[in-house]
Amino acid sequence: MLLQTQKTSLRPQTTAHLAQTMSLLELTSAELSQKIEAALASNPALELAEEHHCPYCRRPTLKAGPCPACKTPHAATPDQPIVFISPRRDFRRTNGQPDIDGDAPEEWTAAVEDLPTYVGRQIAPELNLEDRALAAHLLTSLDEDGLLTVSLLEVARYHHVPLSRVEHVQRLIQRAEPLGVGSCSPQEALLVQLEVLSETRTPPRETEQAIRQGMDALSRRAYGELGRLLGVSTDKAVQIAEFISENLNPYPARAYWGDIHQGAAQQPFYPEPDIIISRLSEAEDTPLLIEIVSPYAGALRVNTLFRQALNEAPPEKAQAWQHDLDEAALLVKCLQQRDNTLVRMMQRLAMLQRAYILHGDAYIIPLTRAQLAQELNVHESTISRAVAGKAVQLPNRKIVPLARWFDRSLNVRTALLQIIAEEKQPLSDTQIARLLARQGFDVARRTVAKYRSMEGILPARLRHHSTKPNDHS
DNA sequence: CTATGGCACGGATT
DNA sequence: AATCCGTGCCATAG
Repeated sequence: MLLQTQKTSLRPQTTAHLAQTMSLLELTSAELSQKIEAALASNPALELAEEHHCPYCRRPTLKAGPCPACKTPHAATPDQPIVFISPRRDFRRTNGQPDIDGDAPEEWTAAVEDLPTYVGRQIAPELNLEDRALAAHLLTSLDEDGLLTVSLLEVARYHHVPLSRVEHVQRLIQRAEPLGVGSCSPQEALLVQLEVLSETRTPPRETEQAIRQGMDALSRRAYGELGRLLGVSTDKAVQIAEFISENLNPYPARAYWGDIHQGAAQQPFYPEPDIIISRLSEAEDTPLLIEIVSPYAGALRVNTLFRQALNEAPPEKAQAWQHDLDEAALLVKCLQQRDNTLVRMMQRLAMLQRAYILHGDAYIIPLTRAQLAQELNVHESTISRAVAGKAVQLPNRKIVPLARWFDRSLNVRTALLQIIAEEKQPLSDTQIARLLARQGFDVARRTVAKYRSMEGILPARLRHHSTKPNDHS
């Protein structure tokens, strides 16, 4: 400890270095991008190196040649995710000055994108060059509800590709957020949403049939007719209709700015993922691919010409130039440090939370920032900063705050949701607590009540299960 | 008497 | 140092 204070007092640069590294660490990629652009504009000692693209996936890369993802796909093992830094978006030269005039940091993150860009970015990594053109075509043909205004056949013909190719791209788009976007009709959008929802929950059995055959009745709220169509009671039909209106959205883009999901405990919307996780294959033991978005990473460097010019600097400018040079070198170094920290953190995190990444909330293991810090031999506050405000895109395209990975109660809450979804009759909190304990979740009865209200579930007493004893199939 | 929600305390987290 | 979260205790409603 004492040694450290001595060191820092001896070398003021080190303290500056530390301070800046930490402040960079807590920035999201969007904020970082702003910051770097500002630095580029004001500091002549900084420059951007050549922009490279991976020859296979066309992503911007740090060096010429294939990107890490394309170069080493098969060297990776399930428990060794590939983690790499990607300059990705915002990778553009800023010759003109970026317009930053006293913007508050909050406004940076709120950067609004239009729907096509937003969706396009989510699916880009899975597209080859040819498919990109198709995706671009589809995405620019969306109406304000997020539905297609062109037919797939038209697009296929226009690009001279088989229809199946276009369908494949459309499918990717539909499964991106907002779910169901890029469908040809409200009906199709509902079906896609239902399909994805079924992966985590169990909707009423006849829901799909209702959407496929009963759209007309549904939209006219003719529940009796709907029931007859499906061969179920009117009650049941009403239930299905309720489920659909609560959980699905026929016009994907309308829910875009708000919140698609029900339930009180929803995080704010994170438009820009800082970290993108995808799987290399569909196999269960697929290695994970983790892309850390770090704008201008690898391209930002100290201008060597400037460094040389410093020697011949006019005396009155020398000091200012030296200052710029130091600052530039510092920034570059700190950025490397930041990337390095993020890589190490995500590598470890992905190993620990692999099941969660692949299979959803129920499999998350409770983990504290302190634990992770200890494993990585860094200070807890380092992890805290690295996690703060960051958003991660999971392989299933959901964008979640990184902080959720440290939610101690998420797995218990999903177990609770599961129990309530499957209950035959309303269970009291005490009973639920007992059931949870049997699954290894030792929580107090009072806590069950808290989680229940968090999820917006009514108390047992008021939970009328219209699933009456006998319903016909 | 049972099921729940409110309040407050202590420990963990940030 | 400030804040969040799980829990116990107690009052209230049914």
